[in-house]
Amino acid sequence: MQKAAIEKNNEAIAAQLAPVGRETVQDRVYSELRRALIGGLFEPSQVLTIRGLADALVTSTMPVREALGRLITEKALEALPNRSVRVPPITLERLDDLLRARILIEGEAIALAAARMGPRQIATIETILGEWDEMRALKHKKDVDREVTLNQSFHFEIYRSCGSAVLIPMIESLWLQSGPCIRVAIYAFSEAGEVDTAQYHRRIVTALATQDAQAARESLAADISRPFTFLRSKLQSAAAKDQT
Amino acid sequence: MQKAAIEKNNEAIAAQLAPVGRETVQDRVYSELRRALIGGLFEPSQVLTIRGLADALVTSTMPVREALGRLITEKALEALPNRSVRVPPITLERLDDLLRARILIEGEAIALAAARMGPRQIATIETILGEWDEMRALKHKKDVDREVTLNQSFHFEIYRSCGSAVLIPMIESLWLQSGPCIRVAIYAFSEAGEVDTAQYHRRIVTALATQDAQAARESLAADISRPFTFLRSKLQSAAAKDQT
DNA sequence: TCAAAGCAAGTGTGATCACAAATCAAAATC
DNA sequence: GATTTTGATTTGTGATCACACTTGCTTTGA
Repeated sequence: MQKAAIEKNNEAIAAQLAPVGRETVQDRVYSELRRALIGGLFEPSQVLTIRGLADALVTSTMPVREALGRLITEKALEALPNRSVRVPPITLERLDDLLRARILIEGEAIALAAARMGPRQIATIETILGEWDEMRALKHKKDVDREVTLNQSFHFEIYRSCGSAVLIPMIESLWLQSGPCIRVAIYAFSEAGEVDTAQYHRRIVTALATQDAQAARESLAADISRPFTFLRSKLQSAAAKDQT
Repeated sequence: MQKAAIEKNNEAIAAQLAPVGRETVQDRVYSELRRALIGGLFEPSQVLTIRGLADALVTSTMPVREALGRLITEKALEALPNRSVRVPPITLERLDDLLRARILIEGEAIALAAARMGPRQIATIETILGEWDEMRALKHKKDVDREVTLNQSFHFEIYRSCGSAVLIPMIESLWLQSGPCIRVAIYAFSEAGEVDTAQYHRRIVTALATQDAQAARESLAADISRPFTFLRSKLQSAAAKDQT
């Protein structure tokens, strides 16, 4: 009986080979749309069509329509009574609503994470902080895409440590919903001068390193609030101008 | 120019007619599956097939597959690597995770609602309480379906008053996720004797009537926790029995 | 007798088509 | 000239088909 020998050989092969993975087209479309949404590539109130997206992504309508359906249930997109879908418009109420929910849930997540993050995890987010500084030092021109990506990595690296399989998808949904708004704010930030995001992030890191859950929660709330309050005042002044 | 006259006539007609609505088949399938899930009609770990559900619901596979996709993104269902979908199994960690999230989010919702509910809304939930008592008085046999429905109405009538378009879908998602677990607990409750749910609900109502947000939050937490802690101890003893 | 190979039924995924509703622009009507 | 009507195009929805993968059973070989 060569069974043991064959088994061993198979194991040796398995060690060499990487699992190939079988991502469906639908999954790729979904991920791509998510990325675009969180990155703020779509504008609020913009209407999306199935065939249009299918053409842009070079697939058929089938994977796109299912991906859109999923994004609608996450409230990342909005189904109009006409049955067309658009990215939800920004309103003052929605802004406040989103901010409150984010502080509540992401605050809870970071408080949980504070007790669970080891030196390994702390080191990881410090690396991300380093990359941020590097980016700022090297380039004068603003690389908004990279800023968005690094910011996302920083936050989710923390949230992943909270150990809750329930909270994380909710946070993703919240980012999906606030993505289109936030982009507007980041652009405005970059123009309005160097309000240092890194400073806020550093405060979060020191809170986490000392396992101070309350401080982590508060500094996170401050970090999240910035773009929201900024956008809020901007919207208010725009509304005031409309009235005149 | 009869324009104004015609307009007025149309308005008169519109006042008579109820909007007919154009619910798609997909929406109906989705609602039906939601109802089944929240009501706990599916068992944890049960595998669902597209064609099977399509036959049961008497439609084609198309609306079903899209509805399943949506439920998967809400974590109400789970996609296995085999690409089959099942209702998520119950584990101790998941139970604790769900309970914590529900107390956090539904607690926030009821705290907001406490400040916003008027006599009109209070009367509505008291009506639901009345129906509960009625049900209990008339029938000795347990009508679990009706219990589930009334419990749901009671809670969501409150949550609707919180005024947050962001929190409510999250709560719905949480109910979807805990539905299959809760059903097990309710059955066990009904057998284990008359632990009066109404008593917990009444405490919530008095807290809301006096606009006491903190008391509302706490009594809600107590109400939600019951089936969870019950199920938890049941699972633990089952696990202990397995080990022997 | 038992494990491996082979086969058949079942299942999810993606493409395409048919149809109804919505949208927009040109034409007709007052 | 403004409004309504009409018609063409676009769009979402549902059904059906083709294909690939999985699964479970039967058959084959040692």
